[in-house]
Amino acid sequence: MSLDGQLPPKMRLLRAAAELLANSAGSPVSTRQITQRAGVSAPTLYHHFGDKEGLFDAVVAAGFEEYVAGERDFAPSGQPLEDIRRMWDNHVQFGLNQPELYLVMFGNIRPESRPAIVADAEALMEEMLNKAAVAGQLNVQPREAARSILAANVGVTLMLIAEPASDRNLELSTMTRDAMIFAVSAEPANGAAPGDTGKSSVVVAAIALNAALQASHSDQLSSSELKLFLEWLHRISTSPAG
Amino acid sequence: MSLDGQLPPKMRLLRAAAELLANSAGSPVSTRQITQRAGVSAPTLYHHFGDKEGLFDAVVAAGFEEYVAGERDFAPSGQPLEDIRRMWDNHVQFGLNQPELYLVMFGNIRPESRPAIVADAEALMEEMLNKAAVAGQLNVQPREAARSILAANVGVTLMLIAEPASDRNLELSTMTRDAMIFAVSAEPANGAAPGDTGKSSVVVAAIALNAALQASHSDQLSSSELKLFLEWLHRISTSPAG
DNA sequence: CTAGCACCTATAGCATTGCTATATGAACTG
DNA sequence: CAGTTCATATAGCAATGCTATAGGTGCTAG
Repeated sequence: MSLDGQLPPKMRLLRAAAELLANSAGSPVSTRQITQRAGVSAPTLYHHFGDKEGLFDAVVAAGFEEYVAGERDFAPSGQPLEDIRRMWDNHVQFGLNQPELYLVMFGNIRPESRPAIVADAEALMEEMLNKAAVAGQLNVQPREAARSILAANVGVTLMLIAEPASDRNLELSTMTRDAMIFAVSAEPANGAAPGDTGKSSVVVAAIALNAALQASHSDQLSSSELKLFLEWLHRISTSPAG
Repeated sequence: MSLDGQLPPKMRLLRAAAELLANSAGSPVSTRQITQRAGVSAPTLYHHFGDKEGLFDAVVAAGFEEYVAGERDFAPSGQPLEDIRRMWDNHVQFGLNQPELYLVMFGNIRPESRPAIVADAEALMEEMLNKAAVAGQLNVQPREAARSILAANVGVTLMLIAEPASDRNLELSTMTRDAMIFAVSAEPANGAAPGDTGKSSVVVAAIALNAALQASHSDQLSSSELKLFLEWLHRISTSPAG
């Protein structure tokens, strides 16, 4: 029953908490369960993690690292938008594999407590979208695109977790995924401008240049010049007229 | 302090719970707080609601009715897709106005406990999308479209709730909203077929006919004929080739 | 008008929860 | 060896969700 391996108590607490959380179908996990399973008594928990929430934060952090590792496993593949697709699928799969952990990470978001993880996830996706922007494949700012895609990604994953595993239809995911990616992408000469979603090539070029500048740390311009230049670029690339 | 109006204890409990929940910044609300505020003692709560969760379910149900009422306030306006846009915005606004309630409704979804509300919300949106489908404005089945849009809607709302109220940028919402609506809509002669998202007019017509049939209860065909006919229609309107 | 009977509510208390005050052991440092 | 720091354990506190039991309150039947 008790995780008796030679691991230090801190690790045993982490693993015990993670395992109990994974198997508790929504019902709360008590510190007594955790400490008993870890073969440790209560104060040890509070010595190492300060708090029950501190322990769960640590579990979440570990889970998030696993998630990030999964996201990074894919080679760039040359096609940034295809990588975004894989990121999306990996995100959904992570949520379905560890629903309880995922719900702690993304389901109980409160303004004051936990947006750190969300910010990290956004940064991860923005990083990938930057490559797409550099390649001139993006219709909007990478940050906005990342926020939008991630929001939809989380929403879809929560919906899939909510419904019983038997009739989970992943088409919901792929459909929403492609819709979002298409919406932020400068359509690849595949069709005409789709109404209000399309932007002129000027905007696309501006966004690409902006992303490329942020990535390359070019020092052709002084910092003050660069600042103003970026402001202009931003004004261009967010112009509603297109 | 205590809600002393002449309302019956059941209502006072509901209101007390709702108010305390609304003002509790994420921290759990105890039954003692609720009963004290309602001017009632513990067993009364359990007599009427059986459970703490039962009480919260009732609060959620009331909140959901309010939400539905808000969604129905808008006249059909003749433009179904425009109504969907308003539904989306109303959904987001509801979440931002009552974040705690919203988080209980959509944030803590567990497979076994609460998809009833999700199903209701989906039905509400599907109902509206049906009109769009009848008008030949839809690219996919209304149900699939509703699920996809609602998922993104929930995701966006959760994201907006998560970030501090100061720098909430509603552009995230409008951008994602338009992306989703555009993705499911048969583009209105505004541009050519946008790659893999576009479907042929056959598919659009099939979807429209399907929705119209479901709505009109036509009895030109026998029930068994209708069943087969609908199956064919469904096969046509979900054909990947387009 | 009273007897009975559902219905609703209150007093008091149980088991469990997160957490801690205090003490004990081990390990390193001078 | 003395002293300091880190890590763990014993025991217990206040608060939690919930309940066994009992006491009103209003109704209809006689």
